[in-house]
Amino acid sequence: AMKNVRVRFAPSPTGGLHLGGVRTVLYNYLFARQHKGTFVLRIEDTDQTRFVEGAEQYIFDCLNWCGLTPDESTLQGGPFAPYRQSERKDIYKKYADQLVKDGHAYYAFDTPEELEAMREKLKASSSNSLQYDHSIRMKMKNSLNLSEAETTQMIDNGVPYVIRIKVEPGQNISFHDMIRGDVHFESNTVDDKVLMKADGMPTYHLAVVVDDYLMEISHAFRGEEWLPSAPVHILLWKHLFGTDKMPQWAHLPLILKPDGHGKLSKRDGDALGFPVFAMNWKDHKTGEITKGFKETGFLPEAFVNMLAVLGWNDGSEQEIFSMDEMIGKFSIDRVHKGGARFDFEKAKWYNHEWIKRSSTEKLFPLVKAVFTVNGCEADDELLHTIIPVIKDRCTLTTDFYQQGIFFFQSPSVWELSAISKWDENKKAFFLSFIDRLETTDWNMGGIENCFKELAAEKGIKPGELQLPMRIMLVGGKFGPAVFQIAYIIGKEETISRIKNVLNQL
RNA sequence: GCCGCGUUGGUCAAGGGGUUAAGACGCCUCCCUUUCACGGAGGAAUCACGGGUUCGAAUCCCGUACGUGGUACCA
Repeated sequence: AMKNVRVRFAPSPTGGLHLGGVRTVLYNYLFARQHKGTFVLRIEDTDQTRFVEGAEQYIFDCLNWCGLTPDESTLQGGPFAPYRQSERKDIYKKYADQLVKDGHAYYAFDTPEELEAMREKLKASSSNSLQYDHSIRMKMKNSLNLSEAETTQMIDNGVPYVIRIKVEPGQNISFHDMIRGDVHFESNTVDDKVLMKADGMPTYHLAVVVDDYLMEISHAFRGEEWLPSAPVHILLWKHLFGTDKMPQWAHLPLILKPDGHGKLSKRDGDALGFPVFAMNWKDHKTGEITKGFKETGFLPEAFVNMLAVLGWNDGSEQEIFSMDEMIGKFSIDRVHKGGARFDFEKAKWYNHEWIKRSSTEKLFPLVKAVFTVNGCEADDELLHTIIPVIKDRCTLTTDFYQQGIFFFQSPSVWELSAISKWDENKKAFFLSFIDRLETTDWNMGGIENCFKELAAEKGIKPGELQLPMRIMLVGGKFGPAVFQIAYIIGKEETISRIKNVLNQL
């Protein structure tokens, strides 16, 4: 039954790829990989008014970064090309005409103004429904009311028209959802959705059904916001291809804003203080850049892990999953029904965990880039040395700079206020310490012994001297063990930094 | 308004008739470390409400409330 699994993600190139979108791709991808199936990426660019230049490439870039590279798409092609809906216009028209011919759809000539007037009228009559449906369609300007001659004449005269599905009232439309079980709708409450727009482009409803059929999609996972229009899709399947060929549906729960009010949307970007896009998104119209998880300092493994677990778990206590583990353990029926609020703190925790688990080799290029962005051309060898030393205290890859910059250059500001109870005695200690350091073997144990022996001689507790030394070397109250820092930056640099601060105290 | 979907600590969640109702994030305390982390040990905090069914309900049923999605020639 699970043979020839084909799943698809069909984004609209209208803006950045947000959390919900990536999670939908992820679940599709995991399912496809698990069943040795195919992951198809199709582009929904039928809305000319909202189409954004560059958005398609951006989607590919995001998916590649996440490790969710599709098997078939506009980029690498595939047996069912084209994968861009704007290039499939003629195909949709054919099926729309078929539906009209079979009496399942009709031409409608109502202008936007007339539609608006209809809704106003319905509102005024305190009707329960404001929809273009069975109860109202015989009062509108469409091929159901007009004679055949009138209809053809209007079309021939170039009067703009749309094709709408004709939903017969009084039926029960139901289907099985892999997450929710059986879902039922009354056809009376389903409206006559537009299938073909006046500009000759299909709407999502027609396109998704036709493409899923033609591309032999076996499982369709999409966001919960599509649930209300599912009956239209079921009807189209019934009329066009028969429901036995219909994909199995799964409507994924929404990702909600942290306060729980509303689904997380693209607009929420910077307003909420955390990214909602996978990668930086530059709005070509306004030039505005919305920050992405990648640029914020997230590892793709952590990003994808965090997303997978927002609405799914394998029933065990495991929280950290590699892509391979997720492929092995994912199951669509363990996906939650309810929406989940996004928690940035938890997202950062995942990233921290992944940084701790990542090898120096893996981290190296990312950390190198962070230093470069901050204007520091870090020495490769030294960078290799310090990554394992500081990675436990980095939550984001961008933290490596602050946590590691002092290895490459002397601090320029010192948190001198942190040095309390400074006196001549302590100053004398450091003066002799730098003298003694000159002849000390340069290893961690040696430096520490020298420090502690001298402290004992001067009668000062070593603990009281460690913080001042840290401030001298690092500039603030952070970083790894002081003696380790001293060892790494070297004898000369250590002495120079101590001298420098001594002069300021 | 109408239709759909949902509801276990602040958040993510396990549990699907009998449990001291797991675990994680966050928060708090302590230990380690005289830095910040990491690590370790503890703590506070939960089954939306009301009715049923049952010996027994977080779990099954019905209502209500609340939330959320849809109600476009957007996807």
